[in-house]
Formats: sequence, C-alpha cells, structure tokens
Amino acid sequence: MSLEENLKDELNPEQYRAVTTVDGPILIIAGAGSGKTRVITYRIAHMLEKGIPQSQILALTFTNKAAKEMSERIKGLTGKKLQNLTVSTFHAFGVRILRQDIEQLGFRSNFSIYDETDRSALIKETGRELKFTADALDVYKIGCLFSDIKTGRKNWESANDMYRSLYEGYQEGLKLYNAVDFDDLITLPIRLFREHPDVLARYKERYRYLMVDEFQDTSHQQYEMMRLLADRNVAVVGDDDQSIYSWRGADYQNIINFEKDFPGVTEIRLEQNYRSTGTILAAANGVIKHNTNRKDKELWSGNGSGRPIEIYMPENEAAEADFIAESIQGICAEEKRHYDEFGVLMRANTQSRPLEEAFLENNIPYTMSGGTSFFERKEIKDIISYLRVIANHDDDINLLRIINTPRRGIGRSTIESVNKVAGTLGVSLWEALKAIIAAPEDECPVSAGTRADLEAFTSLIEGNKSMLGGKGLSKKVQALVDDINYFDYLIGEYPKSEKAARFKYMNIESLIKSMEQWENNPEHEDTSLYAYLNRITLLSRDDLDDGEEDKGKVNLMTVHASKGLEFPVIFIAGAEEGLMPHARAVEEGGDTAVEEERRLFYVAVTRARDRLLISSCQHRRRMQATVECEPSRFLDEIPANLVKYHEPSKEVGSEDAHEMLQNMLKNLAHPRVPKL
DNA sequence: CGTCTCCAGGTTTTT
DNA sequence: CCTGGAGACG
Repeated sequence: MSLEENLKDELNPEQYRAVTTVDGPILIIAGAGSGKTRVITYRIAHMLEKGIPQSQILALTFTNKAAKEMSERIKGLTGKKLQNLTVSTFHAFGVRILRQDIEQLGFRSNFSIYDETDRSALIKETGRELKFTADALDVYKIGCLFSDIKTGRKNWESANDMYRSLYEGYQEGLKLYNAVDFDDLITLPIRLFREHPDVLARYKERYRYLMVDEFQDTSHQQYEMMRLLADRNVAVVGDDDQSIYSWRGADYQNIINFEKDFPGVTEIRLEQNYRSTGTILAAANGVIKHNTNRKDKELWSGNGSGRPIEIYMPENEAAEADFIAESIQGICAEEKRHYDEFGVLMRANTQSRPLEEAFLENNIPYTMSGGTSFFERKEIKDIISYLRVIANHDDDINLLRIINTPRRGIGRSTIESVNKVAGTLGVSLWEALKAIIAAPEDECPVSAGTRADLEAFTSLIEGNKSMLGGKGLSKKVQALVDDINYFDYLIGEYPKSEKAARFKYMNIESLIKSMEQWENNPEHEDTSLYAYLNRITLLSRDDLDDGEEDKGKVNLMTVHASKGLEFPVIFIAGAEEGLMPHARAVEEGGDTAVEEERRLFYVAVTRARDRLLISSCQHRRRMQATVECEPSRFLDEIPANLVKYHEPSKEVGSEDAHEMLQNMLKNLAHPRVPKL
C-alpha cells in the first residue's frame, strides 16, 4: 500500500516512531509546528492500514474544529469512509455516552444540555426561590464556583458556604428539568463508569485504541475519563508550553500523572519545527524560556532566518486597526499573497470591533471565529429554546424563556402562580401548566382569559410533536418560526432599527439553512430533533459554516482560538500590559497566571510561518475612559536583534530601536501631554 | 396585570 | 453596542 511505503519518506525519524508505535502507552511531546496533526492523522491511517477496525479507535480532541479537521485529513489520507471511527471532543463523547446510558443515573435520555446562559438563568431562578438578595447573586461568579465544586477543584470547606444550599437547589433543578450542564458531560459519564462497571466494560470492550490530542489541556476530570476507558494502548499528544486553559481546569501535570499511571510509557519528542522562520522561532524560544516551570526544550528549524519581527506602536486601537488593514493590503500587493494567508490575533473578543470596522472600510473580506457563539445569540437561543421545550417539556429554563416570547399575555404574576403550583406539586412548570389547564373553574388559580393563553401555549408546543420523528426538521422549524410570527416580533423589538431586526432574522434563516444541510447529509443517519439538539449545544459558530465560505478571507480570532492553526503572516494586536498579560488574569492568579499568559503569547508567535507583526497601542479605550498603555513585558523578552521597531509614522533601524523604546517607556511613565 | 421605556452595566480566554 | 432590570403607565 502506498501509504505505508511513503511513511518513511514523509516523516522524520521521531515522527515515524510516533506513527508506528501502536501498542502500549505513548507520550508525544510535540512542540509548536512540529507536525503534530500530521503525526496523529498518519498514525490513525497507519492503524487502519494495519487492519485495526475503525470502531476500535477513539480520538479525543478539545474543539469541534480540531475533530472535524482530523477526520477530514484521515479521510483524505485513506480515501475511506469513516463511519465507525470515533473522532470527537471530550464533551461530545460524553453526550454520546449519556444518550445511551443516562437512564441508569435517573435522567431521561431526552435531557437538555444547559450552556452558560441557561446555567445563569437556573442559578438566578433558584436564588430567587431561596430568597437570596440581589447583590449576593452574582450569577457569573456563582456559576464558576459551582463548576469548581462539581469538578472537584474546590470543596465547601474552602469555599463560601452560604452558596451550599443554592448549589443543592441548582442540582435539584437540573434533575427536575431533566437537564445537565457542561461539567456534567464529563462528570456524569465518570460516575456512570464507576457505579456501573458493566457499562464501562462495554466501552472498554469497544475502544481498544485511544488517542488524546492537546493533552496539556486536559482537566483532571477529562483525564479520569480517559484513564477509566484506557487499557494500555493510549497515545497522548501535547506540549506543556502551549497549555492555555488552566482557568478551565486544565492541568498539564497530567503529563506527569500519565507517566505514573501507565507504566512503560514510550516518550517521543518532536522538536523540529517545520512551520516558522528561524527568526520567529528564536523569538518564541526567547519568550518561553522566561517560564520556570516547564520541560526544557528548544525548537529548531531548517528554514531560513527570514524577515525581522516588526513592532508598531500606534496611537490607539483605531490607528492600530488602520495599520493592520493597510499592511494587509500592502503585503498582499507586494508579495502576491491572498487574504486567507493572514491571521490577526487578539487577546480578547472585545478587541474585534475596531478591527472589523477597518476591514470593512478597506474592503477586506474577513471571517471571525469564536466571539459570542452563534448559538448564544438571543434570537437563536429563542428558537432553540422552542425546540428544547418540544423535545423535553420539563425544561423549565427554556420554557420560561419562550413562554412569553413573542408576547402572548403571560406575564410575571401568571408565571408566579404557575410556579407556585409547580412548587406545591413538586413538578416542572410544564406539568403545572397542564394541571392548571385541567383544573375545574373554581380551583383554577388564574383567570379564564389567562388560562386560555396558557392553553394556547401548551397546544403550540404539543402541536409541534411531529418534529420528534425525524424527516424534514428544517421545514417544520421554519413553519414554527412563521407560526409564532417571530419576524414581526423582531421588528417590534427593534423599532429604531429595522436593519437590526433583519440581521437577526437572517441569523435565524442561516440556522435553518444549516439545519437543512445537516439533515440532508447522508452521513447523518439520525436526523431527529433529539440528535440535532444534542449536537448543536456543543457547537460554536465556526462549526456551522462549511469552510468554503472562509476561502479568501482574513482570519480574525482570539489567540485561544488560533491554537493548532498557522498562517504565513500573523498580526498580534494589543500587545500591551493589561491585555497581554491580561490584568484580570494577573490579579487573580499572580505569577502562575503570568506564565500562562506568556504561553499564550508564545502560542500567538508560533502561529506565524513567514512574517510576524506586533502592535502595541499607546492609548486604548477601556470602558468609558481612554487609558495610557505600556508595551507588553513579553515584547522585551524577544531578543532585540530580531526586531524592527516602528514609530507610528517613520521607520527606525534596529540599532536605535532599543533606545527609542526606552524613551517611549519613560514618556509613558511620565506623560507630559494631558489626556484628551 | 402586562407592556413599554429608560437606564445602567459590562465577560479574558471555551466546551 | 447590547442586554437585562427597574419602574412607570395604560
């Protein structure tokens, strides 16, 4: 077979060993740009060639994007249909397990999955019932606390005990509404495996070969899930220098645990970088070596040294955006590059606005990945909430969202009385609604008119039952959207801007369009509403469109979202103290946080193949005020001989750069010019 | 009792 | 800018 013959030619010796070591535990430390994805995909292809059945292989990733890319590349490599190969995110895999076996934990298999918005709503709801005061109810913080508790990062001894009852109420709510949150997608399968060894045995029986990508970003829970499933044929691939998710529970100490838990690990290091110029690599190495707690390694490259790294110091974020847009135009013309060869990276989503404006102004097509997830947009959530309630009537949180959206005369006090009934009967709101509707006139807690409104609502939901039975989902959803007059509702909601309303309606149309594509894809056998809902809660916007649309466009994204990607030209926007490293992170996490921020910067730098341009604004709008900014400390960590500094207008040679920077710093420390 | 209007506040990163 | 909440109004 040609693939086998080619392996030795296509791979360096370490890569070859990583690909062909199929039995036993193996730890692959893969530096940035060392051909990690290549190794993983070749490894799976090689296993398939060797006759290992698809169904025995389980590859776990962190993002849907990575999962999708991986299976596509394997498909391309083998030319096979991969119907039985499991390439999935940890969370999606959790959903799969729960869909099968959650009944053993007392949930029903049509459970809803609550995202952050739903979680906040449930916390708020529970808090109100338990009479928490408004200022004790910081739902964002409490949500984080609950997540820490649930995943074992905190316990009640060390945490604020006053939220304990709230947590219990929250958990009861989930159970009553037949819903699970994101953390449950990992912790419930673990519980299932522990409490029901027969279930675990079934999965172990099936999956004989495990592979985990981005291993440095596994949380303890995810590691535990992997450990339970794995026998000995488990390959993990990671790079401690690219661990950037500790705030989400990732702990690259798992690399050390792995060596302990799986005796006889083969360790392979991939340190040859195929991606970047020598200059870019030297810069990356220079930065990352300031971290104390890391496996010592140095990437090297056979590529030429390339152009110096350019650092610009624009006046403010608008100037920065103009500079980036104009540079893109310039480089496109000069070097005959296409727009899709550019990546513009930022620390926070809030930085995107001026950049997007500049791109629009300069007629530069762009795509932005990440950002508020498509499925978190209000209008999308509304429609999805309908679908959720149709699939799972007991989902109170989603029911509350839509019961009066669009307005149908069911206001606060009506909901309060329904809630009361639900409380006394110990049932979900839906059951309470049914009880109220069925109650005899004199025992009914609401007026006859209100009761009619409630009944109209329940029959609307029940009237869409046919959605459950596969076939033609998108058409039915379109009919529902028409039926509830959602467009008119939007027009009414945004009286000042019909454009906004139309934009939102467009989003709904693209939702329905994507639904149609999904159900017409022959690879998707189960096109029921359940299947659809289980899938989409875990998706973000970039998973929606099919890649074709992104051709020829500049890629705007957060550094986090850029992990695993590469672009010939990279811009890093906002390399300032307070943003990189982010002030909030430093505040909360101290030195460890700075190290993580440094890794983040390292990830950003190593995305670049040929050219790297970094900008650091002198001023930036934060909230209402304009504040002075200092250049990021990470810029000083790049060896000075690799860098060419630019002032807003005139260029300077690298000899003068250091002195100039010092002067700038001095000026920033003692500004002579009053703020505008 | 429901709806409308105005006002304040604001998320670093994602499944 | 946009969302969500509080309070006034019909």
